[in-house]
Amino acid sequence: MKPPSIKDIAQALSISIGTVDRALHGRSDVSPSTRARVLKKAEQLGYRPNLAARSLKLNRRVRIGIYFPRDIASFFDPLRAGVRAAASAFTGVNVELVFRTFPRLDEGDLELLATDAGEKFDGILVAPGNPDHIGPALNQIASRGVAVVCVASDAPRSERLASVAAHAHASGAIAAELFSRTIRKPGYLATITGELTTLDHAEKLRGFAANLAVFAPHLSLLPALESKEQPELAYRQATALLSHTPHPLGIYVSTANSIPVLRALEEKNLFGEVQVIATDLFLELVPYIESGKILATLYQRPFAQGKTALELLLRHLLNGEPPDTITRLAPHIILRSNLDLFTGYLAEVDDTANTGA
Amino acid sequence: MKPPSIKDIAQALSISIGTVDRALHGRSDVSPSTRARVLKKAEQLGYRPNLAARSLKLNRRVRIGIYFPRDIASFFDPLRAGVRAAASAFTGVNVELVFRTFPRLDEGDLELLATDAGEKFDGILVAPGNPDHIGPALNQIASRGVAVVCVASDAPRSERLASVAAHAHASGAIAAELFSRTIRKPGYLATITGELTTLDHAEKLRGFAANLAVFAPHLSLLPALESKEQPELAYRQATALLSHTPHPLGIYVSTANSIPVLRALEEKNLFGEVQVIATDLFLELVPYIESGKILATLYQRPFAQGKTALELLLRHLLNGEPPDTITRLAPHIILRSNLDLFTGYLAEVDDTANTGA
DNA sequence: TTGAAAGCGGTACCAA
DNA sequence: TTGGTACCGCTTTCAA
Repeated sequence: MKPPSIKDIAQALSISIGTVDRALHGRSDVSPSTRARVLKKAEQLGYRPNLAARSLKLNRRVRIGIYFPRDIASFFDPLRAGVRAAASAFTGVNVELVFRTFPRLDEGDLELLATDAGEKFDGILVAPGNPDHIGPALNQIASRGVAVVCVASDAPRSERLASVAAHAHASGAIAAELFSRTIRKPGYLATITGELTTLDHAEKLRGFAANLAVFAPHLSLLPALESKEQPELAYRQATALLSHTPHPLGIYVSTANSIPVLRALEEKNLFGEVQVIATDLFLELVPYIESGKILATLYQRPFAQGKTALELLLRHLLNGEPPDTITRLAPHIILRSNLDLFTGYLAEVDDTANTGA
Repeated sequence: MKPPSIKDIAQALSISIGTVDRALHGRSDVSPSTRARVLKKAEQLGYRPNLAARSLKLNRRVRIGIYFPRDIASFFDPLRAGVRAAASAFTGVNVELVFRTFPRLDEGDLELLATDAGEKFDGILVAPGNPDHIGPALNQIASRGVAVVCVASDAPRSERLASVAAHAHASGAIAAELFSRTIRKPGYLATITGELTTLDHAEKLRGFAANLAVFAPHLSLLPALESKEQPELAYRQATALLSHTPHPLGIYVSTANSIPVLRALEEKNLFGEVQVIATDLFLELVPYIESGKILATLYQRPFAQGKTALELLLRHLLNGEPPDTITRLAPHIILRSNLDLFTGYLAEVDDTANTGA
């Protein structure tokens, strides 16, 4: 049967559809009695508003600014693709996406945000580096009435509306558990991260250290190396690290910057001797997983992050839904045996269905 | 700016919107020349049809029958929830869901489908057991013009439009890889499944055996035990299995029917001696993972399966999009360290954002 | 406080 | 082959 419309309600009560609309939305200037009658009848008929009609009439348009870094394109490109996918899935809404790019996390971001102060965005997505640096800027933007959503990492004490990221603590914990089950002899492990001022990076390390202490007391942990996402620096650090005797039994690379580390291992001929857990997935990493040279990579599902973040922002902006403040996606553990399920999407875009939801 | 509408195209060419509509849709009775002019102008203006207006006008309604078993509710209930979620996300479409329940996989399904032969569904979702049994029934339904989508398992040589399931072969392969990295001493492994006539179950076993042979030549494999999803049978089989000396070094339970097996292990006091990999996640399983008594469970993401399946079916029915014939979701590997990310959803519903997409 | 009516963009029907 | 127009359900403005 045809679902009931406001017309049906109006007819049943012999009033006009205008009055029904006002009553349903609790607008001013409706007598309490008719209001009650309308609400009751709507309930009784099982009235559900027709969203197509509503959005056709309202014809909302929304402008969103997206601030992501250029570096680590293997992560941020699929993140952008996820944002686009979410935008096009929103039927009946005119979503304008303005992509802005700064050089790298915690570098050039403030300047770019300042440049764009004149833009009138309804909301922005931003990948924050150091929360202490970017927090005040986000607060200022938020105070202008712009909805701010953090993606990929977080700036917890800022006025951001919400944040979407992979569960960093769990990523670290998983790495620790995998090492603890794989490495039997006593020794030490190393970690290479981006910058510990980035919340996501610090959180991974905390998860790693905490779980290592509990599950693998035979493995000790070196202080984390900060590669600042720079390949050359990571390479030098890894080379220095591997020159020690005895060498570490495992290395956890907690950002996508793993290739230089693997190159260092190759040169020192230490594959097999040193277990590696990497982060994220991109073409150059595939052969290392296929050949068993690395134990696993922890996939942060950038596409899903971008899609989730924009969906949440649009639902807030358009429907007034209060968003979950903190959304943390479960990272996928990619091993040799399930690698194939994820490689198809390196060229493509959508990990929501086939690898994700 | 306001996006261009058919009116803008009509105005620019000094023709009527009716003609524009016909030209855009390649309907009959439009002169090739005007057709070309319209298409060119649409392209030039960047015309995108307003979906809200379209669905308001068309006001489509769609009836979907959903045939799932009652047994293994921990799996099929979230599957149903995912279906409902997908339905309510489709704005501007009146989707009627008719849930039908048969006793268990490959039991009572044919009778139920026959009973419903009079129902006029636009499409159905069905969890197939034995493809040889259900295939002809699905073919018959499909021949009546009903779109048939298989969920959770598949009936590959039937006339189903598409199939959505967890990647069974990868599940088995992952289990094999985890065992191969965890169990060092030589011995044998056992597997308990539902029925090998169910494609999903057989496929898991194939993935398991194939990868075990390659990565763990020190581990041999017993013939699979078929518990037919019956707890008592699984318990008896596990008890018998564990009475042998030497006992198996690991057991892969490839369906949700793992609790009886764990009970048998408990009684034989073999936790720690025998590694276990389970399938799916439900409340009773949580303490076993928390305490480290089982190595991992392979989560088939039922919610995401249901959501994906209905989305795909509706897109086909409403937009005529040719669906991916085969969709295989990547199973989540749940360990002690990432268990928390999934338990929140045992009570709730949506694993798309926080655990999935 | 309420009623009446215009109009959002697209589709489909009838008339020309 | 084309033009003109009613209508889908809702929101909003203007009048009463």
